[in-house]
This record gives sequence, structure tokens and C-alpha cells, in this order.
Amino acid sequence: MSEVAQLADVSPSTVSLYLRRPDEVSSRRAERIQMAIDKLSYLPNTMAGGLASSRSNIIGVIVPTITFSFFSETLETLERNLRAAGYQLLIGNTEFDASREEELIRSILSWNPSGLVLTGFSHSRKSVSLLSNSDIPIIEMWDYGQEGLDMVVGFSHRTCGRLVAEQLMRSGYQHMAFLSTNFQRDIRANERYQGFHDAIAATGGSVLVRELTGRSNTAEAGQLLCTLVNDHPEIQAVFCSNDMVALGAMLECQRQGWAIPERLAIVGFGNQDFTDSTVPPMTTVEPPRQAIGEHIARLLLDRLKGGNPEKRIDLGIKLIVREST
Amino acid sequence: MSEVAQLADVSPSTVSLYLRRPDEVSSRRAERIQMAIDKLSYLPNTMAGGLASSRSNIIGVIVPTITFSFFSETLETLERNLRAAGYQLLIGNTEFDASREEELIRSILSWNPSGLVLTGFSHSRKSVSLLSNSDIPIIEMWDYGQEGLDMVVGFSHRTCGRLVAEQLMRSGYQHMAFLSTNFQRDIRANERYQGFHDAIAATGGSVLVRELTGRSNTAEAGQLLCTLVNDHPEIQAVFCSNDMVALGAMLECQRQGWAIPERLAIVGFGNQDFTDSTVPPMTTVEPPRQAIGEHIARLLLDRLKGGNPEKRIDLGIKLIVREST
DNA sequence: TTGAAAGCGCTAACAG
DNA sequence: CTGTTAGCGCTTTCAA
Repeated sequence: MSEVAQLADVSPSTVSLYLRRPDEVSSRRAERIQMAIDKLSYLPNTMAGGLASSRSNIIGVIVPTITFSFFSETLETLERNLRAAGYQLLIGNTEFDASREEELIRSILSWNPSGLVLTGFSHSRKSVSLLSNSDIPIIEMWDYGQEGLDMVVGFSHRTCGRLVAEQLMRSGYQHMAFLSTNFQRDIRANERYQGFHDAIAATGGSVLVRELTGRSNTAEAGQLLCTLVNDHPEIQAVFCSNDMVALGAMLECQRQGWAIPERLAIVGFGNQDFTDSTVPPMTTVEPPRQAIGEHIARLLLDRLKGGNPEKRIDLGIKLIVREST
Repeated sequence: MSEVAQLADVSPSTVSLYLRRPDEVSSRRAERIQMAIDKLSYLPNTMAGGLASSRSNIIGVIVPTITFSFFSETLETLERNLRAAGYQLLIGNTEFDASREEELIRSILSWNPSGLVLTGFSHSRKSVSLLSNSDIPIIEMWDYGQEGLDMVVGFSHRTCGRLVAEQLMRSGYQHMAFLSTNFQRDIRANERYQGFHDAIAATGGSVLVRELTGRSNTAEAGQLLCTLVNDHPEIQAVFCSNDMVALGAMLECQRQGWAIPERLAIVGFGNQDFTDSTVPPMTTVEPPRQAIGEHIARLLLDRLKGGNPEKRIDLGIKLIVREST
């Protein structure tokens, strides 16, 4: 920067001012500075700036996974909305490992971020204390219904499970199964199961659970379903923890010659692109993947500007009823 | 840090040393320092450290998209391998927009990263000059066959297209189509088409191309395929730019009652989880999604340690021949 | 509107 | 092994 200043024949602090608030610099010097910048291909050093101002343009985001999941769409939307305001996303993924979260929180906080976005409400004691020691805006996303550390943007997975159950019961199904990937570690899939189970149990229906051992594994979903239906022929409908599992279930039905939905109704979760093309089209749940990103960006930016926006946003889900139920 | 030093009754530089190379500090003081750190829940300021050492533990990665794509698996693997060595990924996505790349390169370079990973060989003139002004290790990934700025880890998409063509021709197909998402902007899909086309044209076969307007859109793939086959009944095999498009094509065949592969053979790209469960199982191409991440980590770490590893790695692809062809 | 001066919190010689 | 000293490259008063 001092080189730029020298070449433009101004003081370093004028260059700094020009970079941050160009219109507070006289146009004559502004021009000279810009020329010097171009000539030297000067790139400001973000770390020096961050240190001096004790702020950074970083927003940390911690998600369980970025691989083929709904989170990636939230991330993309969030990034797009924050980028415009000059913020950078620092993404960490826990791979559904709780202890990783604490580590990531530490590592992100050490960057002095302007804000932090977490997935869900479940954090280690130590994480919570780390977070409460920092005074940056914090958002817990992709869930809803608990207190929250600061702000919350998401939807209730329990309600989601209940809505699916009610829809299935309205169609006359009574004996159901819940087919889940990562059931032990994915708290939100668990919550959906709870809501699903409770609504059904309350009317005297039954729900069986089966967990896949691998990650979202279409083939395994098929095998599990096959065993399940052979062992429990009374099962009429299956709610899957995501659309890929549901696809696996549907393809298995096709192989077994089980008519959908007459022999077996299938419900997915995610409303991924392909769900309207399956044969028959898949009933599924649309989580507010992008809306979550948009609202987080809005809350964060408002807060960083000194505003005092809502603390909790329930974006709900949309039940997409198609011919697989 | 000075607070920690004070509480532990040592000098700040001893604390700093303890944090960076714990075994160079006597165990007595080490213990005292650790206690002080815990007591104060001290978090080091990464930016101050980075500024002082004029290094950072950041590795920048620029990908076209992180949404439901193969890149996300490379990212996850890369992250896992670099994390162990203390590096953080700073991820930027261009959304297949070339001008975004330059912007991202600027913004990442301003963080003083230890390394930079780009997708493919196509960069603006300005980007190239920015990159050559910096002396950090640079890796271009997910492609192979051109010079490269520094290091290259990937595979040849042209060869991939040729291999698929040869496989199809061996099975006796002569009239083909290439169904692509993002054909205009996705250079690598284009390369696959070229390799595919050239191999087929050389033997007197024909290839038609159709591009989807949206992003990986299963439903649209079905519609396009339907029109295409009705207009050009001679078509016998379709190579899709990714597995989701191929899924859409297969589901459309099911709806139309076109037997796979008798009426129409389908080939995907990606070897995603679900491809072995479709009816019939899908012939597809497995790109080295994870291997790319592993090798990049290895090259980067070697280089950052002062080593001089290979410049170019061709990881090739694997043709997964199943019953859809 | 501009510039001089004083740090931001840490690391990196170096001397002890 | 430990402490002293001098910055890293910028931002931020504050005075001109």
C-alpha cells in the first residue's frame, strides 16, 4: 500500500481511505491512486486490514456435510446474498460428528468472524461457552422449536413428521415404516421420526424404523425395504429420511413388482429435482432450502448494521403430494 | 496473549512459542501456560498471526458449484486431508461464471493463502497474471491434457468421451445423442462431447446434441429425450452429461415403454450412489472424485514442506458398464 | 479532504 | 529454553 501511495504521490492513509470509502477522496487523487493500483496490480492484505480494524468480512458456517445434501443449496444462496455485501463464507463441515463442531467453532472464532451460522441446536457445553463469550451474531439454522443461542432460522422437523403422518392417515394408511440414513447421528431425521411416530401412535397405527448403515445409500434402501416388507407384510407406507432413500425404495418396488402406492406408498424428504420425474411422481417434503439462506443473510446484515431484527423465523415446510401416496 | 503471559508469569513470546511448538517450552511453563489459556478461554487471533508471519493456513479452492455435484466430494476429501495438517479451506464458487473466477481469485489472494486450487484450465488473462504474480502453489483440477499454470490433477474429459463412444460402438450402436445440462458453460461437458463425437464420427456414426436450459433437471431431460427420439427415431444410445440427466432419461423410457437398452441405451456420468439401483442398473463413468482431493492434498503439502512433487497427475476414469447399454 | 502517528495481536530474529 | 525488540500492512484517531 505504501508503494501505491508513493506512486500516486499521496499518503498511505489516503490510499486506505480511497479503498474503503472512495467518495471521500478528491477525484483528482482518486484517479491517481486507481492508476497506481492498476499499475502495481496491488492487492490489499485482508489480514492486515482485519487486524487493524479488529473486524473481518468473514461469516463462519458450520454444516454436517456439503456432499449431495440440501445444505449445499442453503450455502450457495447464503453466499450469494452475503457476497453482495462484501462478506466471505468460511465453511466447516462436521461430518455429523459432534466433537468436530467444537473444534470448528474454535477455529472459526479465531478468525474474528462477523457472524457465525450453526446447524441445529445441539452443541457441546464448551461450544456454548465459547459462543457466549463472543459477541457476534449467531444463527442456528435448519431447525426450530428450541430456545436458541441468539437467532434461529428453520422449521420444525417434528411438525414435518406429523404433517406427513396426517397426510398418510388421511389416505387410509395405518401401518408405516420410517427408513432412515444416519438415524443415530442425524438429530433432525430423528425429530421427523418422532413427530411421525407420535401422530401415528396416537391413532393406534404402527411405525417401524430401519436405519441404513452407509450414507444415503439407494441400493441399501432397496435391500432394507425388501426385508422389511417381507418380514412385516402389513406395512403400507414408508417415510424416508431423504429423497435418495425414497428413490431406492421406489426402484425396489419396481423390481419386486409392488405397485406404488397400492401395495406400498412412498414419501421422500427434500423435494429434490428428480422427485417429480419418478414413476409415479414422488410425494415428498420441501424444506425451505434457499429461503433459509436468504433469511440468514438478511438477519445477519441487519444485525451487522446495528439493527435489531426478529430472533426466530419458522419457515415451515411444504408437503408436495404426488402419486406415490 | 499478553494476558495469558501475565497469568502464567512468562513472556508473550514464550506463549507464542508454546502455541506453535509446544515441545520447545519447558514442561513447567508449558503447564502454567496451558492453565492460563484454559482459565481465560484464550483464542489466538489468526489474523494477527498471519500478518506477523506473512503466511496463512488457508488454501483457497474455486469450483463452479457445490450444489449436488461431484465437486463437493472432492472438497470434502480435500478438506479432510488438509485439516489434519492444520489448513483451512476457503471455498469460492463461480456458478459457472467465468468473470466470477477473477473476482474470487482476487479475494482469495488477498488472504495470503498458502495455496490455491482452481477447476479446469480456462481463466481470464487477468486471472493468469494475478496468479503468476503470486508464488504460491497452484493446482488446476478436474481436467487434464493442457499445460497448466503449475500443477494439474484430473483426467481427460475428451478421453472419457472417447471411451464411452468406443464402448457403445462395440455394443453395436451407431446413432447417438449427447444430452447435456449447461452445455454452453460447462467446458468439461463440452470436452466429453468432443471426444464422444470424434470417435463416433470417425466410424461413420452420428451424434446429435441437446442442451437442457435449467440446471441438472431430470424432468427436462425426459421431455427433451422424448422429443429427440420422436424426431430422430434412428437414435439408439444417449450419453448424458451427468447421472441425474441419465436418470431423467431412464424414467422417461419407462413412461414411454421404451425398453432399455433394446430400444435406447443410456449412459450417465458420475457413478453416483443411485446408479446401481436403477432399473436396469445404469452404465456410467466414474470420475476420480475423491482421489482428486487426496492427490491435491498430497501435492500441496509436499510443496509447502519444500518438496518438489510431480507436476501433472492423470487419474483417468473408470467405465462402469451395467445393463443400461 | 489529507497526512502523521499510534497501534491491532502476533511472530521472528536475536541475545542471553 | 526464555525474554527483548522490532516489525507484519493496514486502520483509525486527530490535527492540519
